[in-house]
Amino acid sequence: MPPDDKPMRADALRNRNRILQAAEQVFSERGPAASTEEVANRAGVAIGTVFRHFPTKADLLREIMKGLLARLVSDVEALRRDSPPGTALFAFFTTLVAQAARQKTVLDLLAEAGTELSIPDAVGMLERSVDGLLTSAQDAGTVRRDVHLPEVMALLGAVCQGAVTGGWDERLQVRTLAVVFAGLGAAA
Amino acid sequence: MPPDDKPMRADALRNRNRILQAAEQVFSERGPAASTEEVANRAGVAIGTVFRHFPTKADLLREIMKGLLARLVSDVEALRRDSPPGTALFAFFTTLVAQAARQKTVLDLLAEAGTELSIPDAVGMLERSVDGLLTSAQDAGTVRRDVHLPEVMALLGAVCQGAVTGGWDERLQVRTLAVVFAGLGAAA
DNA sequence: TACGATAATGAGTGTCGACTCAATTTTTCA
DNA sequence: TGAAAAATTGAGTCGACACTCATTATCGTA
Repeated sequence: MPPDDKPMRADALRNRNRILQAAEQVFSERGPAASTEEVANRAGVAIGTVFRHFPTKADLLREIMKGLLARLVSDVEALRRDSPPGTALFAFFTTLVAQAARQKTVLDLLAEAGTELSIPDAVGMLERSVDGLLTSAQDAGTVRRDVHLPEVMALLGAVCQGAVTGGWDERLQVRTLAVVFAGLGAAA
Repeated sequence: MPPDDKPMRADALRNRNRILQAAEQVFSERGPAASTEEVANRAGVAIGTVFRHFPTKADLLREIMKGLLARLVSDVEALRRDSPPGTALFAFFTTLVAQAARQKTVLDLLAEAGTELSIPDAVGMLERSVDGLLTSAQDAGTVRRDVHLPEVMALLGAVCQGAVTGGWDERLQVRTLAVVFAGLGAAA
């Protein structure tokens, strides 16, 4: 991702990818408190190698967040293409919550992203995408006009976070989202 | 709180209360990751004393949670007496979120309480109280009949959590809650 | 292929935080 | 008041984890 001045050596690039992949798994399963050593083991690499590529644990986390955000943005785009505009926003909520319940990482992405790690542009992109979803839904008459982006993002983050830490099962996810959708919706 | 077999020595009781008070402050400000030593300092007590009263950090946390839960339950009772039944639930949501935004402890109470620490009876009490609020609101026609306790608790937890980790300002709290209330409400 | 540059290795360092315990102080009560 | 019981003290243990660095291995190229 960092557009280096000099090209990377082949083994370095290979290890970098292995580390990123391992880290995504480990942090998804164990949360961001998982140790760097566990990441190194899973990647089949010495711990020093991890720190050569990512001088700080926070750097590693940040890189993963960027990847996740990018994927989410492309999810949004896909949804916009394939779903009627009125329902794309709801679909996005639903899939994101389900994903968060599986991948703990998503949680920290939405919750801490803005505060602790700083990936302003990546987060900004996601916000713009969701805003697009929101205004299409409003144009389609599916969502109230007096709802704004900040509370939509807030609800998104809150519900994901709640689903993860509260261990909601699918039934509860659906019911809770139903309330939220009713709150957003223009229909009675 | 623990109905001991033998009465406690005067100094022991005094210190126990100091510790509890200090811990509540410290954990509210710094979150539950704050060190036991900081609690001891704030209480003006050696660290060994903290561990004599609460053999484990989790025990200390649990005791504080119990106190918080008890206070919340009595808040609910007060609200039930002083507010029209249709609005008491909404009022509870509003005050709890505002409190959570100030006291980080509330967060962990609602989020982790069920999972990591185990205070089943205390949590159960709060649930029963909120359930009372919910059914009165439904009887008053303010809340939909097809909304059930689990999603109400889930939303409560999620919104508090979101407000804390996302650092919502009051404006955002109000707007987000407005969406939730609209979702719960029987009125269009 | 040989050599300089780049990367990998993993034992070691420093720090922090939960928890212990032998020595000391404070209460309590006969 | 005085001694036994109960409580406090705080330096110390233990383990976990982020991060370092001298040594060794690998890569790219002339």
